[in-house]
Amino acid sequence: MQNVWWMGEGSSGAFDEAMGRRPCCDKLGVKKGPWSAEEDNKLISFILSNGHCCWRAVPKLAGLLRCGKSCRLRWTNYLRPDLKRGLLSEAEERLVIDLHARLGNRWSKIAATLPGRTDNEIKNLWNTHIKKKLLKMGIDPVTHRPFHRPASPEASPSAVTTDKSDEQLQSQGNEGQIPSSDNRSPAEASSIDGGTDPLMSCLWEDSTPVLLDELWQLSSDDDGDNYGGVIAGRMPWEEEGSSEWLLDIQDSENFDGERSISVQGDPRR
DNA sequence: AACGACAACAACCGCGAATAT
DNA sequence: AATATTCGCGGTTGTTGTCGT
Repeated sequence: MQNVWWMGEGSSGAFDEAMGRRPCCDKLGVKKGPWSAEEDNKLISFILSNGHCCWRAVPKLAGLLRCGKSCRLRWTNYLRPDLKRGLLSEAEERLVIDLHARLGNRWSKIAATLPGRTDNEIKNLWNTHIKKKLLKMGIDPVTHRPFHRPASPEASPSAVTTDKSDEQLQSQGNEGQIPSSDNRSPAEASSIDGGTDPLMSCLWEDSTPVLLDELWQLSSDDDGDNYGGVIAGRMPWEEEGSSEWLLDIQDSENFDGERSISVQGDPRR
C-alpha cells in the first residue's frame, strides 16, 4: 500500500517545511510521491502519441495532477521504452568507473555512453554498489586512487580536492565530492585539458565517436537481456585483455605516473 | 515472529544554463 | 540588454525490501 502523505493539500507543505525545503510545485492539488500505474499509463500514452513539446504543458494535456518536472523525470528515468533495467554488466560497470575517474560526477555524460541507462540510475548504482566496491578494494571512489599512498602534494589530485579524505570517506552520501563550482574529476583536472584521449575528447566536444556510435546502434537492436549486440557482440573493453583497453587509456593519462583505478578480475557478488 | 539496521532505488528539490520574450 | 521561463543536472531524501538478531 502506498502512503498518502504526498496527496497535495498541504500535507507536503508540512513535510517540506520539516525538511527545510520548499516544494518545486507550490500549487495545491499537485500530486507528489510514487507514481501509480494509472498515471504511468496516462503519461506513456500521451507522450507516445503526442511527444513532449513542452514538459510544463504535459501534465495538463495528459490529465495528470503532476508538475511537468515530475513528468519529465518519470519519463526519462523510468517509462522511456528504450530503457534497460537491472544491474550493470561488468563491462558497463568498468566503463562507468573509468568515465567517473575522468569526468567526475557528470552522470549525464556518463549515462550518454551507456545505451538505455539513465543518469539517475547510474548515479544510484554508483552510490550503492560501485562506490562500496571500490572502498572495499581500498580505492578512493573520489580520486580513484589507493587510499594509503604517500601523497605528493603538488601532483596529487586528492591533495587538491581535500586534505581530509579519510574523514570524508567515512561519511555517507557526499564524501569528498569535487566542489560543484567545478565538477571536474581529478583526472580531468590534471589531464583532460591536455585533450589527448580520443574518447574523452569526443565527450568534451559532444561529438559522437565511432565507438559510441556503434554502441548506440547495437543497442537499438537490443532484443532483451544482454544489451543486444553490445554484450553479445563484445565491446572493446570485453575483448581479451579487456582491461588493457582501459589501462591503455589510463596509461596515457598524466596520473602522477600512476594508474587510476581499473577494476579487473573482481570476484563479485 | 518481531524488530531494527541496512541496502536499493524512485522521486524530489534547488540551482544553473539555455532559450524565449 | 534585461528579464522571464523552461529544461536538465546533480545532490539529497524517503520508501520499500531484505537480512540479521
